[in-house]
Amino acid sequence: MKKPGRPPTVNRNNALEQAMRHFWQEGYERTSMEDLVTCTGMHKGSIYREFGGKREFFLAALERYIQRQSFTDSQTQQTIKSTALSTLPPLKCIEFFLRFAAGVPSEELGAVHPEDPPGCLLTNTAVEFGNTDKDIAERIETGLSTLRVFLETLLTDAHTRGETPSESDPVTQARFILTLMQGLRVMARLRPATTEEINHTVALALQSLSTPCSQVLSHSFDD
Amino acid sequence: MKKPGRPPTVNRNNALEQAMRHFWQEGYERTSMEDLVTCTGMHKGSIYREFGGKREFFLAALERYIQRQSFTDSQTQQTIKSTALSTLPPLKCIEFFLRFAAGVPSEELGAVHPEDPPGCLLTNTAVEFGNTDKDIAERIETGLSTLRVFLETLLTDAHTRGETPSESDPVTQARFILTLMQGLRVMARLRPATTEEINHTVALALQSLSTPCSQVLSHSFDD
DNA sequence: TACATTTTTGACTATTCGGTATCAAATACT
DNA sequence: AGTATTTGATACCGAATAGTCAAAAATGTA
Repeated sequence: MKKPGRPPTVNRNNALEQAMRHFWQEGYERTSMEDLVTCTGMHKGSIYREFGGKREFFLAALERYIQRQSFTDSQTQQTIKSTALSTLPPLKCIEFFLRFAAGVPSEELGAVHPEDPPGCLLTNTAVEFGNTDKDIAERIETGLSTLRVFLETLLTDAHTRGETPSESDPVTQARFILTLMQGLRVMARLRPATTEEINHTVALALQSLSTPCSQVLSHSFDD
Repeated sequence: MKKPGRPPTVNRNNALEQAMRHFWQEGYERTSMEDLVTCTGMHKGSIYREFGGKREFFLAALERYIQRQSFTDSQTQQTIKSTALSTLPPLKCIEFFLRFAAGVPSEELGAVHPEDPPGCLLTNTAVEFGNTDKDIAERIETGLSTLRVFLETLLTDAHTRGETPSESDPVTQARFILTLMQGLRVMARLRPATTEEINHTVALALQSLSTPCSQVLSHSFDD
């Protein structure tokens, strides 16, 4: 049973996708309603009728981004799960996440969208809005938190497998990797990293996970 | 011999400082000329006469930020040098840089400005502008590059002192630390980190510098 | 005092912004 | 055919935007 009324001329899924990419590329403030009308093909009235306003449209685009990057499953609302991902060694998964953050499209993560803007919409939005908009900040934090928790499960898995030292803490490691990913996203937005740079950075990051923390620099906490 | 003409009512150094802080807090697009007039105390005409326009004012504020954070010396145009800094062990300096990026004011770095906005203007600008504005992107890159080079000298120093493994590469390590600092700045802008989080992250970062890279994960480069 | 110089002051402009209202066109249902 | 419903299309709004201009006021100098 189809719904009545004049049929939309443009596919709304695609329209939201284009809007998301525009926000991703240009940021919120640099994206005007006119830009959104152009890149989506929707008309102004339709956007306001179906979403409410620019801010709400942005929130919808943010949601789309998070779903699209599979930080949460659109159906089950569960943490990221990929069949290919679960078969890989956990530290190899971490490596793919890092490479992905640095700008390398990853089949393993199911993130193969050619011509995607550099960087990350979550990172960009975190920087652009900070804590000024409650709803937006909250969604960013939960999105990053979901990723962090997933990194935790990977690192816990690696820990039980003995691939990381017994004294290492997966929670700390996960936050460390998440922070590093944010940095990679910032650098990627400024200039695409070379494969050599990426290889070196990834190697150093993985090394920090799989070497014992031991004696080093206990004087770091003497203040 | 004073210069003729009506004397300015507000100190221009302080005005530029306030403008910088406003750009730092709110970003470029979210800062209107009216905001700048309010926070600087200067009048619109004066800003346009003395700087040229909003963009040029921003560039001046960016320059001020870089000078203020001592990434380059305002007189000699040389790399960062602080007497207190050169007396510290290099890895301890790295630690202060990391803590500073995470939001901890540091006397050692001469960066004790209370009530500074969270995060980093370079990071924010890199994210907001990306590569859209040539001049701005260039200044951001040179600013970050100066910091990176300084981190390199610290890590080279640590290397010759034997505080890092013989097989480690200071250039790679410096870029790694710089990237991590960007990530810390993003996270700091979203939410201030707890001292525990900072301690853990810093410890993990320093550990990655001072442990041998050895056997680990040679399969990272098999593709 | 008269003049040059510099900043203040406030009015002004053209454009763009997000948002609204209205009506026509296209479809489904009865 | 007629009606309800949904979207397309377009004109429009007040507010905010970056930027301009022309004086007036305040200083040093001759």
